[in-house]
Amino acid sequence: MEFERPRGTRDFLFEEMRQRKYAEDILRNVFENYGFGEVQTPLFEDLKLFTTKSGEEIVDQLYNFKDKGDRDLALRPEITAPIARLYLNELQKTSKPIKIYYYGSCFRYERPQKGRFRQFWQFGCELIGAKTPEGEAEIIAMCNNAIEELGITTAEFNINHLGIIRGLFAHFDIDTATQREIMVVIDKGDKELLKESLVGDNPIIKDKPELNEVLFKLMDMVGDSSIIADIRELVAPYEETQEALEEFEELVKTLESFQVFNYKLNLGVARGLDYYTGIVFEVYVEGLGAQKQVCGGGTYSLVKLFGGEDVVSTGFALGFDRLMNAIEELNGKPELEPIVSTYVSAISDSTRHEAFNIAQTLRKAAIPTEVDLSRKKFKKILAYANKIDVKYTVLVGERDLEDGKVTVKDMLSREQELVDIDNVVEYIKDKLYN
RNA sequence: GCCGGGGUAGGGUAGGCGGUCAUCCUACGGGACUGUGGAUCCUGUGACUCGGGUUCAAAUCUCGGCCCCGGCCCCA
Repeated sequence: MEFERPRGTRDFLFEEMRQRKYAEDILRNVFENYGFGEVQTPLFEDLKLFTTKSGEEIVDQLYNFKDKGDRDLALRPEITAPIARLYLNELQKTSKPIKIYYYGSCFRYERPQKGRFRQFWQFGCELIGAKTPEGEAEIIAMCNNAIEELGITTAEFNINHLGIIRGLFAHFDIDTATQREIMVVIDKGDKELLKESLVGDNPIIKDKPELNEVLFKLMDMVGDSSIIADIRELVAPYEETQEALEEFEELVKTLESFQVFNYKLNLGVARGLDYYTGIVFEVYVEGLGAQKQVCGGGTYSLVKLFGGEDVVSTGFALGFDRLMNAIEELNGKPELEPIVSTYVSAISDSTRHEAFNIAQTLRKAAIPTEVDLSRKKFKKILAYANKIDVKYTVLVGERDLEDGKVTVKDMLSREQELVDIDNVVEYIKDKLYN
């Protein structure tokens, strides 16, 4: 074999493509059901768009290149930044809130493993200009709804409000570098490491044992809405946390009104980056190996970061490939009905053109039809029809044609009938739909 | 970037202490077979991931690359 696929990429064949398309349709329906409209942005953007959002370090994790005009470009590693750019370019004066969704592939230069590829697909949305708990609740509700519709029953929603921890940092006057360092540790979700970093022998923050103590207790808070009371008790002395806490509580209340019950509050969800301002959430599905996170989202001020006015948006991105993994893991590969139901073939050379005619007539009547294109000998016709799993085979032969008839064979019952050539469509339609 | 396991016809595989024409299934082509054997039988095409090394001799041992699978790191 001369050429191989580039590393970390995949070819999707007929069956898999149909399954992906099926899932894609479900997601589109859900998103549109909530009033979101689809947009599409370019596969590549200015490199700067992504480095501004995520820092210079990401350059070695993405596909970037110079074009012939010496522009620094990059294949998009995610679609949130392009959406913010699109908003700035086209939608600033549109009435809020704006509801956008997208589906497309992204590219990252990373080591492939289960659920991680160099070209992968994201399905996501942005709700721009509705910074209310109900905006956030609707986003989470839609996400939950979408995952349910796909038949994934084991998804686990983890929600946090970063305002609480940010409030603590503000109260204790912690600089951004240190904040970031702490957030990274929290994000890892490693209890031992966290303990070591906060209350161990050599903590990241040295002179604030009170803060360390509070942080450590806070990170342990995972559970249903009842933990709000515990959080309140813990952070009551720190005024800077109160507004966020109220928002968080309001979100929880609103979630229930949006009929979402399937979630955990988890103060350990960090999603490191600075531009997240409010709630953040992640969705996990166990059994997907190391890459079990199928969705990440939150509320952020990305537009401001790109130089626009401060418009808050809430959004999430579903890892489409991981969702497909989850579906297969849970339900196996779904059996898909063959699309083509009818096979038309001439038995003799002289009737070939009549066979084409019949095939076209069937197709125009919306009966998916295949017609013999390889001049198969008779004995191969039925073998082929059987293999492509059609329900009916129309045999066009000289003898029958003399009486204006063709033979229609029911492949399942193996019975066959002579049918007037003008009645073939009706005959098959009748059998297919009745 | 790091660690482990892999790579044999289109797909799935056997062989693996070096040594006959590299096994079997399936798929594909042809035939037995001119309108009813969707079967069966016969037959054909088709592969040792690439490169170096050891050796009289390498699919087999060895080193390196590439790719796949899983994990670490990272995860916007």
